[in-house]
Amino acid sequence: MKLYWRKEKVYHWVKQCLATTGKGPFMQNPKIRNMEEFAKASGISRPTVSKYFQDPMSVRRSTRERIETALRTYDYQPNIYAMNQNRRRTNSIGIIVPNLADPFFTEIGRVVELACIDAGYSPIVRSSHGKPAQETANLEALKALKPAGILLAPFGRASDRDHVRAFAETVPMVLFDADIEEAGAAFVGTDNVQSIGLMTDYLCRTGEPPCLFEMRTPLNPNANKRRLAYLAGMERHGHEPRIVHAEGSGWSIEEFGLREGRRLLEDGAFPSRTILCSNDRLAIGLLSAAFGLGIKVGHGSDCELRIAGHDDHPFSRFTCPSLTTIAQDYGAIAELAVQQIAQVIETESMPCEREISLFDGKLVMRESA
Amino acid sequence: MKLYWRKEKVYHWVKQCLATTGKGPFMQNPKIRNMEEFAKASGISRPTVSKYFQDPMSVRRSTRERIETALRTYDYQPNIYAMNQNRRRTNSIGIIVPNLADPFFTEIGRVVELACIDAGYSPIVRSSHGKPAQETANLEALKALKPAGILLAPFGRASDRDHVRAFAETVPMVLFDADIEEAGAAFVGTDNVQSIGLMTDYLCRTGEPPCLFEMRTPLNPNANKRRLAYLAGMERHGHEPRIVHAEGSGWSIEEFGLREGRRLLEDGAFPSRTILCSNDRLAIGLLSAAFGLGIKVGHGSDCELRIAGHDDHPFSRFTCPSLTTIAQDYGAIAELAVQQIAQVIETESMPCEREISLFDGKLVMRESA
DNA sequence: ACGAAAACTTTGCGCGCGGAAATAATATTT
DNA sequence: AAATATTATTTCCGCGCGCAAAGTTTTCGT
Repeated sequence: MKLYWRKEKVYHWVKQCLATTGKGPFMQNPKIRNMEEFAKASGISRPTVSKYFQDPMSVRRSTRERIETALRTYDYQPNIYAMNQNRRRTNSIGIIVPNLADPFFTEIGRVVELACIDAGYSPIVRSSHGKPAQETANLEALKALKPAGILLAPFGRASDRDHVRAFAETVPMVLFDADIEEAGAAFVGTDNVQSIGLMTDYLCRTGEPPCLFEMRTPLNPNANKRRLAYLAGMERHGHEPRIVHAEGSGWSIEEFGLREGRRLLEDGAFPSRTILCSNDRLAIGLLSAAFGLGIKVGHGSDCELRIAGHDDHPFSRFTCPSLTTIAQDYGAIAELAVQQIAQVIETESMPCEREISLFDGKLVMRESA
Repeated sequence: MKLYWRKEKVYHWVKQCLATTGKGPFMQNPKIRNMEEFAKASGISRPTVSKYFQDPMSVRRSTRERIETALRTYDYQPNIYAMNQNRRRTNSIGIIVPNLADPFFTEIGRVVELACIDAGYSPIVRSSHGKPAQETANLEALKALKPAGILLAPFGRASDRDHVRAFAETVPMVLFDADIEEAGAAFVGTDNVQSIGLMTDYLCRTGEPPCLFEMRTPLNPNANKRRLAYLAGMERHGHEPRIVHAEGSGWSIEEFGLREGRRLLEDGAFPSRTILCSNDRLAIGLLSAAFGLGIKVGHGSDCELRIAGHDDHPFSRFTCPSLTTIAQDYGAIAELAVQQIAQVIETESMPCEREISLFDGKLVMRESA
């Protein structure tokens, strides 16, 4: 691997440091070192300034304006470490998702993060990088930051469930996306029974009843719920349910969908020409396999195969053909999860009953089914 | 939107809290409140314990073992806020990427994060969510955390360049992926001249010389370098360069590739049947457009169009057909970026000269070209 | 076994803020 | 205008740790 080194202009860090002391590029006024000095400069007592920074609306309007005027002049911000050391509780909420490399979790993580900010908290997002052990490590690392609460999207089956349950006794916690029974104050997610039921209905009404394509050993507990929902849906329509498994373990879901899909298609092993995939990533791989084998996928009369997914993956709009799928209501899930953790934090008490809230998924009809 | 509420078992937060005081689920020993108490419990003086936590190898082996034995018994961890308040510098490195929703940045962000951990720092990853203003906000927010250094993948053209430059005078900073001239101590990235040159060579040798498909107003400065590299490459081969622009602004790159690609394909507006896309996301959209129009893409003799990308997007393996592209050396970039920021941090001085390090891209031959 | 070097202990200050209590000033009500 | 309620000030302590200096013990080399 070739490596180029180019040199540019010369300048010195230490010099710059000295030069910016006192009069830096950001301010034209004498440096404020702490709240004491800022209070003096703004003509307000330190405890009142402290009060302002905890909640600007807790001080009188005239006081607030004087502080904010000084703030514009002096560019002071309280030392976050001193604050967090002394406050009853920090203002931060930990957000843990199984794998930020999965666009589904990137998206829901982002929405949850924004919901936290809207609610006045400081979100700290951590990815478990696909490794259940990292989930435990993330919880422990977060403990050191003494967050006011934790929003956890757990692996589920692969999580250290007892650790999560015990941890939830220590810090307010709300689960989302995937549930662990009796862990934390609440769970918020999508109603897989409804969403898969909806998709099953749609597929049964518009053509051959679907078979289900899923991982043999799914990491996610939602996969199990989806299977049950598929079975129920097929029974409701009086059709024989048929399940096809993809082998493989890990997070290369598309890879498994491609490899196993190709094998199964070549062998004619799919018992139906309509395939409902347990999630979009699997469907993306399967679409790729079908394309490679020259199999025309779609809902048209000239098509040999129908493929549907679940989750409305960011790329499902650009697959070939575009993927018919179920869209989860990220926004509603995030908002309610934050609302519930906020309630636990602010009342300093768990709700009397652990609440499970499930939102409906929406059918997104595209080309593939 | 329907919403289900289910109720589960009843238990009380406050009770649990009281119950875990003293003897919780995590420890069987009396609670340690601070380093003083832990020092007493381990039979070592507090300053030595403090020294241990700053660098375990800085104390004698026997001392280390006594502390670690106590550590296993008492489950103590130093207050991170008190530490960060009093240490000369924190142990954290801020990592800012333009958009974690873009799998390219998710991936490089993850690799940089891991490289930081390997180097003994605590990474803090922030996404600018596709908004240049958020980049500035992230820098300011990070300032409050007093990081030892910052690794910034800037927007580039859209960044507040002067703010970044001024900021880099305040905190050690190394740029990666995209450069801003004379900002920070160093830049590490991919050599677009080499990588696009490589791709241009490949395409010219194996068929019709490519035209370039790019955004009219690219957010990323790398796009400009790639255009220049394309022009140089075509000139080298004695071919007339031809550039086709996609309209649109924002981060829905695939969407623009699909929409504009469809329009251009329908109009027969591409001046070559080989199309080099400025990046994979654009290529993904264009592939989708070609598929929709029934245009066969690939390097085979029966194909009407060849399409190539750049970046080896996680999904480029699963497009239809799979995408021929350039893979960047994430690992090398991340490692060197961390190494350089570590040097600035540890020597407390900028290198005499701003270093620009560029790694080669690798050609990934797949089906599309 | 001796001296020097290294590691540890003791002591004490300081960081920048939160929080509490008593007091003083200002707003609002009647 | 006086009485009350609200808000701000003054004063003080505490949080949990880093850091430094001086003194003591342990380790290591010869």
